[in-house]
Amino acid sequence: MTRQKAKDGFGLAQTRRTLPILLLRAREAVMENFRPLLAAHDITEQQWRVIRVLEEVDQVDASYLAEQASILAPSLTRIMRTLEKRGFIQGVRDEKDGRRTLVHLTDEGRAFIHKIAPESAQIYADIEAKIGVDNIEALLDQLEALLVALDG
Amino acid sequence: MTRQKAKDGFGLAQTRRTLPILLLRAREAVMENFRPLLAAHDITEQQWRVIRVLEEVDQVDASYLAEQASILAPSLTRIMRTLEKRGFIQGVRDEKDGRRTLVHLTDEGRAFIHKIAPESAQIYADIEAKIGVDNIEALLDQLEALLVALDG
DNA sequence: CGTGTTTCATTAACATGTTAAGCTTAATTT
DNA sequence: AAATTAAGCTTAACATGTTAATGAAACACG
Repeated sequence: MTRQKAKDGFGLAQTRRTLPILLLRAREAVMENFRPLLAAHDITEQQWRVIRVLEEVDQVDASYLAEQASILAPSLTRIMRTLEKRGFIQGVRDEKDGRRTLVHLTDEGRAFIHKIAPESAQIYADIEAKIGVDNIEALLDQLEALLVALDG
Repeated sequence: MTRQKAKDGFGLAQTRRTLPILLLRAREAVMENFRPLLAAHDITEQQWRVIRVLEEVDQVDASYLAEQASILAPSLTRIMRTLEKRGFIQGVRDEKDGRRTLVHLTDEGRAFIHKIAPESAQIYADIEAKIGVDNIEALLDQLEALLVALDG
């Protein structure tokens, strides 16, 4: 049986129980756990995503990297500049296609990830313990289903 | 039976199937549907959240407003300035507690919401149709459960 | 071959996210 | 009541989100 949806007088759902708000809050609640770790290593959430993606794929062009890290191109341009200054990544012009920039992790960048990974994994494990691994898996499945339903 | 989690060689889950990334992408996929409407009326997603909350609660202090709209205080300060210039909201100093700012919607602000609400509700209905109302309700329940598990 | 079009990346401009510091007013303490 | 601490909000500084415009390289094709 479907639960009655709360609505106001003119068709809008109550703000507090909508997909945009709850997805935002859920993400915020999750990220809160990672912030101390990221701050301690002077790296932002987005920068961390970028180098993690690079660790998984070796060498990729900026567009693919942006897509995988869910970061818009203009933001990635700035983030790459920061990470390059710090010596974690390197971008080189693609010889075969002069429009593209190929990006890869430096040894220093890789070492940085490996240094932080255990703590990050532990934080994720703590979250899994609080929520329940099965619940998280179910949630991830539903989120993926939502993406398919909306993008397809 | 629990599905095997994909992991890399040093403990981190694959970036593409983690709560932070999937919550972000799901939210992005949902909001994409609202962007044309919001852009057509020269209002940002956050500004829209603020005035919607105000429509539901009448007069509130800024802290409560920020909490309900999931917006940090510094951002709300700027957003309120913008919305006040546009004549949609009004902030007045609380007589009983000089630290607080009480905020309320103006008639113009209320008219603005009512003008846009039908289209917004229609977009949400389209999303519900694509995903399935029951699926959305289940997802919202899980998101709320996650919030309880992590905040409590 | 050259022109128009598309693609990839950057820049620009403005809004918001995020943390820390500052300022004003309330509440607490003594 | 004076001093101290806490609460509410604003400002500052920097990073990212977001859209539009720009520049350069590859493509399409007459």
